[in-house]
Amino acid sequence: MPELPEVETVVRTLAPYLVGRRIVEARFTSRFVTPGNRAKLARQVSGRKIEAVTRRGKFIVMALDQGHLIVHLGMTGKLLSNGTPTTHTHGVFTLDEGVLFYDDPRQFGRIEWGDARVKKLGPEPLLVGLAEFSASLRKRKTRVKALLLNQAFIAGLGNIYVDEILFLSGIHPLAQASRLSAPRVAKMHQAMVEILTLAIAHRGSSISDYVDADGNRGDFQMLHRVYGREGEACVQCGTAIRKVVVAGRGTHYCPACQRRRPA
DNA sequence: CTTAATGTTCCCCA
DNA sequence: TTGGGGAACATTAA
Repeated sequence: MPELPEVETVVRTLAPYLVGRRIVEARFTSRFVTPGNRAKLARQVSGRKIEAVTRRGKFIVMALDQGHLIVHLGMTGKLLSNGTPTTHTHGVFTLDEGVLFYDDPRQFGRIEWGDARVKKLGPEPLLVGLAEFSASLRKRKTRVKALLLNQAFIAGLGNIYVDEILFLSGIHPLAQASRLSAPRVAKMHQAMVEILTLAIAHRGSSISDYVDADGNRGDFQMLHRVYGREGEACVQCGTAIRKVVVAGRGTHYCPACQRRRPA
């Protein structure tokens, strides 16, 4: 469900409901989503006022009057400002006005106290400059697909957007990061900004689970050029889109438009 | 019945 | 320390 554009959309739709609210009571019921002492976590957030809701990478950061609560949506997590609890509701926040549910069928998401996790993240893709981006990229010998998925290298990209960024910049997912020419790195940096900005404007991609805090789907999946299009014709050249496994993830690319060696 | 899914972490090995 | 591969986590849908 959640890469940078989806998490950004959740934060934007969530903030109006949460900022200025006080958490009256919290209940957590999953030993996966809230590992450790769930009752203690509930006590820590109870009575706290929510002062800001922001995004860092794929994390939703709630700044409280005392401390921080961070939420990662994993693969199928949802934060919903309305509705009713289901079998997949693993967190319920009762607010002084309204309620907030955390739903997550696969329970890969996490709700944690403190901001330790976000301090280990790499730079934001929409803020990092080309100079810094290319300098750090030049030091890494791994495949570019794996590197862009590495949250400590750059924070917020996931499987969909990495594939789309590499297609738009004409770079093969198996290309070695340090061996990319300066013009190709510049193109990748530009594609990263373009794709993410456009995807946020379209309120993210809804493939199966993703909805924002109001329960609405995004529509950027309509604009995917390679992700989920295995065997279909490339929009640029007509060649069949290929799918391979890289870094353990399904990886979609056009074998004609994305060559390991520049044309 | 098998496979794959928007994610991350851990373990083994080179 | 870096990097590749695979498994694990839990659930659903095709």
